[in-house]
Amino acid sequence: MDGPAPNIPPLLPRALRVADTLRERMLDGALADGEKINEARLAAELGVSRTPLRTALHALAAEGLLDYAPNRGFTVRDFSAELIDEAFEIRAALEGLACRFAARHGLSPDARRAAEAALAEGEAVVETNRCGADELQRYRAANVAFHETILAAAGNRQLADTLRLVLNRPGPSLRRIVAFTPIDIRRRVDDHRRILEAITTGDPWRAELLMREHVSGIRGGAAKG
Amino acid sequence: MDGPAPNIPPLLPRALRVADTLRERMLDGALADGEKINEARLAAELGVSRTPLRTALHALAAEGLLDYAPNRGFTVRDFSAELIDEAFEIRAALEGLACRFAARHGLSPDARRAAEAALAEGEAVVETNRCGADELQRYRAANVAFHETILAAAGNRQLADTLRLVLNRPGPSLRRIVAFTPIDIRRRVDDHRRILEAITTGDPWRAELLMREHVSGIRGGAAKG
DNA sequence: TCAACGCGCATTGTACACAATCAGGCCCGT
DNA sequence: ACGGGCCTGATTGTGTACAATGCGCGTTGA
Repeated sequence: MDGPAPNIPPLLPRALRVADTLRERMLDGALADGEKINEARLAAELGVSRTPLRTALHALAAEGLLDYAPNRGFTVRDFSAELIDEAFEIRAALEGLACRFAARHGLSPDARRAAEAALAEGEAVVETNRCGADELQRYRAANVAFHETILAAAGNRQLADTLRLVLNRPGPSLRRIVAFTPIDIRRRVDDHRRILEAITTGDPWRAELLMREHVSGIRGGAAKG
Repeated sequence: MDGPAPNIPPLLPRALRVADTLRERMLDGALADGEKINEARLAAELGVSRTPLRTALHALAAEGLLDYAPNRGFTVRDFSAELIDEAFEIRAALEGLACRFAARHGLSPDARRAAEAALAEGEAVVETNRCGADELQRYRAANVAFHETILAAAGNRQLADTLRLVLNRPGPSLRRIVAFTPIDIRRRVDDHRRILEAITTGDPWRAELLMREHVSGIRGGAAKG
């Protein structure tokens, strides 16, 4: 019953909502890797016709989340463990670049305030020396805020778009936290502080290097040598 | 079974052909920056209905070539000079990464042969010491072959996809040659040689660094003083 | 038995018609 | 005269019907 009584005036096109829904499902793993997509069935399940669904599917394929074979339909792309490692390296390279740009341009007062706030929140979590669901949730929010702030400060929309595509992949998604112990979180927050320092002191290459190490370390530190 | 029969027997879906056509037009500059797209008119011009056209448009928007505003249609994205510089830095970072992967995995015999062939062709062009349309054309082909070979050798489809998105942008497209003098070409080919050497000797980080410098130099060296 | 051909069903691709939404101009009230 | 609301033409979004393609299975002939 979403039609007759719309409480949201601008009512986004169905195609966009469908695309978001499908992205969610892929991140949650509700769509199995390699699964073939039946347009008619999925459309019925989502309560829309095939038209907006196909629009969303083609868009997701262009983003790299689905595989598309002409006249043969879409399949959910496979993101196995080693692919995820590689995705983290891509993310590391791009975020490092963003960091360098941010350091080059310098942070606006607002951006600086936002970054410091995110950092402070992270350090507050570290202070608790605990690592329950609540702390993870807080750290996650702070982490997202920190990275988003730097990305925005880079002032490069192409880079932002490219990075967002990578972040939307199941593997390196910001929503997944790989940290589990207080020590992990402490180290991450420490990284953040040094990164912010490199940016504010105007050291682009050091900022890039630190960010690359930071992101690589999220996944790669424990997994391989 | 049938001899040299093409492996593309049936007509590709119109949506794909339309997407390719539009990409071409954007690279050729036939679609002005910021131009608003009228679906009905463009569909008529291309001789297809609005359905496959819209599919293509949404895909291109997901690739970052078009801007899309809900209920307000598509506009050709603006790629001005400074944006192109930034795009080259993104390309440099990604190709550097590809180079590192290629060096880490090592080159297959086929890949190595392809890379050497591309390099030799480039050096042959340098030997002519001329820089006419014909030489540029040959160098361009060799350049594309070299970069594609390394990208393939990286063995990372996500990286390949991401990079291809960047390469499809008007600025850093491989089809544009920024080199104009024989000296430029000589230096580029020299870069290629050192890059290939770093890869074959298994020096991933040096390979990455060289490739980054190489790609950055393509734009930075010629355009700016 | 087995391979190749051909038919039929399931699924994808396209066109068109209609509903929803937006932009611009007109009218009206103040 | 000016600002705000409504109406209208134009454009975008969606549903549905139909055409085109691919896949699987049964048949047929050696």
